[in-house]
Amino acid sequence: MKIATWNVNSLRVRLPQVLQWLETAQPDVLALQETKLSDDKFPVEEIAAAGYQVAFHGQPTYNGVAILSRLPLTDVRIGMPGFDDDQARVLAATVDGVRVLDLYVPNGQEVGSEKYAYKLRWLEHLAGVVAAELAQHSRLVVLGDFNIAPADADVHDPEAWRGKVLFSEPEKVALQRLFDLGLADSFRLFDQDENVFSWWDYRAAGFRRNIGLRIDLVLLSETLAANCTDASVDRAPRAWERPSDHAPALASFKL
DNA sequence: ATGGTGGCGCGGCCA
Repeated sequence: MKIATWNVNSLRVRLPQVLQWLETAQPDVLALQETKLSDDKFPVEEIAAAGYQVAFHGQPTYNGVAILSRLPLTDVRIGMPGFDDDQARVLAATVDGVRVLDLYVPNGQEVGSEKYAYKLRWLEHLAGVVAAELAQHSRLVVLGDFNIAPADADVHDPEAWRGKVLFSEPEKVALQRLFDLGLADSFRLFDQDENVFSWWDYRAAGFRRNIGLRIDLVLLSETLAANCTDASVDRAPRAWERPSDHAPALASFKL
């Protein structure tokens, strides 16, 4: 199974790029974040024409997640059980015996802000949700825009970012809890080039200067990590005209 | 440079 995640920053704007990328990359499953679409406006037919079924959970203007799959999506679940969230950030589904959990983790805005506190509360609840999923599914993928860079190697200038939102210690501790539950960062299962990122700020020509962070992750349960054959970030769509500020991250594994 | 760009939607918020 080849599975990918991509924060598209408006599916209305980026649908042609998503369709183009599906055609070239040929993933079996693609998890999207920041669709920014209410469910009645979701482009189901265009995606079906590309050969993908889709589950989605959106709202107007902000947030929104979706899972595209060539094979049927079952046991679709919206949101995190036990966490009353008015923001559409979580979608789960099962594909070919693999449980898929698509996340758009809150950005957090700034350390110490209300949004940062919400991010940490959200991540604390997520750990319980992931633990419950792992207890039920040995084959689990947790992927999406985590809005956290795991380590120094995932940040263009770690010293400048240390303690800042997306790279603060409490955020990294929250991410480490997921690793401690038995999830592996698929990207780090392989030798990788240095300075591989998945997000570059639109401002200050971040992409041109490769000033970015790797915050889009594909985490795998132990069973899937043991069978993982490849993991990467595809920078190409970030160089397209009118791009998302994120690039797709991918992992492949044998079932 | 406490800036910068982009999306939504038409003022200001969010990232």
